[in-house]
Amino acid sequence: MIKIDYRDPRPIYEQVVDGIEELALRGALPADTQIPSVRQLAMELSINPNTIQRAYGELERRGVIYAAKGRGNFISDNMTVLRERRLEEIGAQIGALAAQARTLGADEDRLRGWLQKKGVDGA
Amino acid sequence: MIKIDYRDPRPIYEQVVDGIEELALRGALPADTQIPSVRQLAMELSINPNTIQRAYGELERRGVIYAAKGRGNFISDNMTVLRERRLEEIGAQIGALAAQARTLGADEDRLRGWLQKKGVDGA
Amino acid sequence: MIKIDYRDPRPIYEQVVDGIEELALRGALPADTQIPSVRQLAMELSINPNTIQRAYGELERRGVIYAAKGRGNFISDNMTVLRERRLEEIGAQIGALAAQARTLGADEDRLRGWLQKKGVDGA
Amino acid sequence: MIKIDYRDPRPIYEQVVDGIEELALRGALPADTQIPSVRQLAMELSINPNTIQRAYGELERRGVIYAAKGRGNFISDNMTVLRERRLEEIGAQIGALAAQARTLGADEDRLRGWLQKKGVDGA
DNA sequence: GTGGTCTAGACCACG
DNA sequence: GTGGTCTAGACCACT
Repeated sequence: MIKIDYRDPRPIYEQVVDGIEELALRGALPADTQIPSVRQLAMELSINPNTIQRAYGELERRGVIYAAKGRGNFISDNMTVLRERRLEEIGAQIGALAAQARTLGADEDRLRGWLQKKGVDGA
Repeated sequence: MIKIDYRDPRPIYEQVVDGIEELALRGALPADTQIPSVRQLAMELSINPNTIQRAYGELERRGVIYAAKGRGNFISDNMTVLRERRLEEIGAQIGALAAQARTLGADEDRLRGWLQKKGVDGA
Repeated sequence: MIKIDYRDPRPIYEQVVDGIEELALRGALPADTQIPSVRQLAMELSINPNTIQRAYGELERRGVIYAAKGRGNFISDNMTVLRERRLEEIGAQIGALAAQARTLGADEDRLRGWLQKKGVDGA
Repeated sequence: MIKIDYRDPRPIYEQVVDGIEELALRGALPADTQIPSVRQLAMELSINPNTIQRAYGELERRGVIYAAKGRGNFISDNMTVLRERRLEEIGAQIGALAAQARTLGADEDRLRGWLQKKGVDGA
């Protein structure tokens, strides 16, 4: 389902959160899809169940998944809203970076060029 | 000189580093300008001198300033190189964010629009 | 694991950095090997944990180790690159010393002889 | 006579010591040559006289110069011995570096090649 | 338990 | 006065 990288400086629970959120945001996991149970995912990833528990808690808080007691965890059905929210967030970040670049002397052409550039890693 | 925001999740020493680096990168502090002494800046910001010391150490490692025992800390004269390096970095980040936005369905017009948007905070 | 020499003019944290870096460079500590925790090594060497923390921070910055909160510190897997970089550095130092020796009148035979000599301490 | 570089991490008095010692070692300043007075050199270099005083003290301790009270400071006449001592020192350093390089896998050819290489800075 | 940040206070070397 | 190192002890986040 997802991969965790122990060299990644991000805490493990955050890698889990980001991984599942991304799958949900880009539609790879449709609404009401059941995701692995805490124990099962913990086994798969060889991780402490507490860590998965924490990740699922955060995902629920964000509205990405919902928990049905005794039945499991499922992808939320309002991903469209969350996706739009995420896009706004990305937009704000790009805007801030662009402003900073201008301060350092980058011109508009260079900025536009970056939109096509494939970055090394995410921000 | 700079401000510390205690609600900012970044550690204090990092806020100091970023603050001074930005001033140097955009030329507000010319080469060989002396910056406040460790103790003085610690007083101004009501921060422990060790924290400032750590920030200055990091700035020296990055080549933003150079230190001379008994004399003080000064802005480096290779800010042009560092500025270009920073721009490359920003470019990569924008590229990554743009790619992610496309995955979520944003079209080119929207991406270009973000370049003008003023973001809430940096990334 | 390593030893501290209080008569060594180098600061303690630097001795720790050099000691561990050397072990990693010559392959005595393979990639992904876990190294002693900050507190544990501090106990072993009878040194303040903050000093070890600083050394580990420097090692991480150099790419010799990577740290994961709550799990520990581990040897990086790019030691091959770092080893080559270190060799280049040694080469430059030897070149500079050789040039200086020539200025003082040493001939080529003498220089070549030094390559076999076992020095008292490092440079 | 000599130059001091404020960006150099070495303390100023050490730059003065090294500078004069080098001139004496390679014969640029013959035996019994008078060197500038403390005050005069301090003026020339725009440096605190105390700093020059300290440098001269160190040079005298090393046997590079001798002070004649009321008459000034002069280059020692045993530079031949000091030069030989310095060469031994360089030899030991090269030997140590070579040994370290071998540990990291450098072969003899590479080591010999470094003797010709011009290093970026001194060691 | 782990690493990471911060404070407080001391001591040293340099100018 | 300056920067730099070290100790002691506290608190936080992560597993």
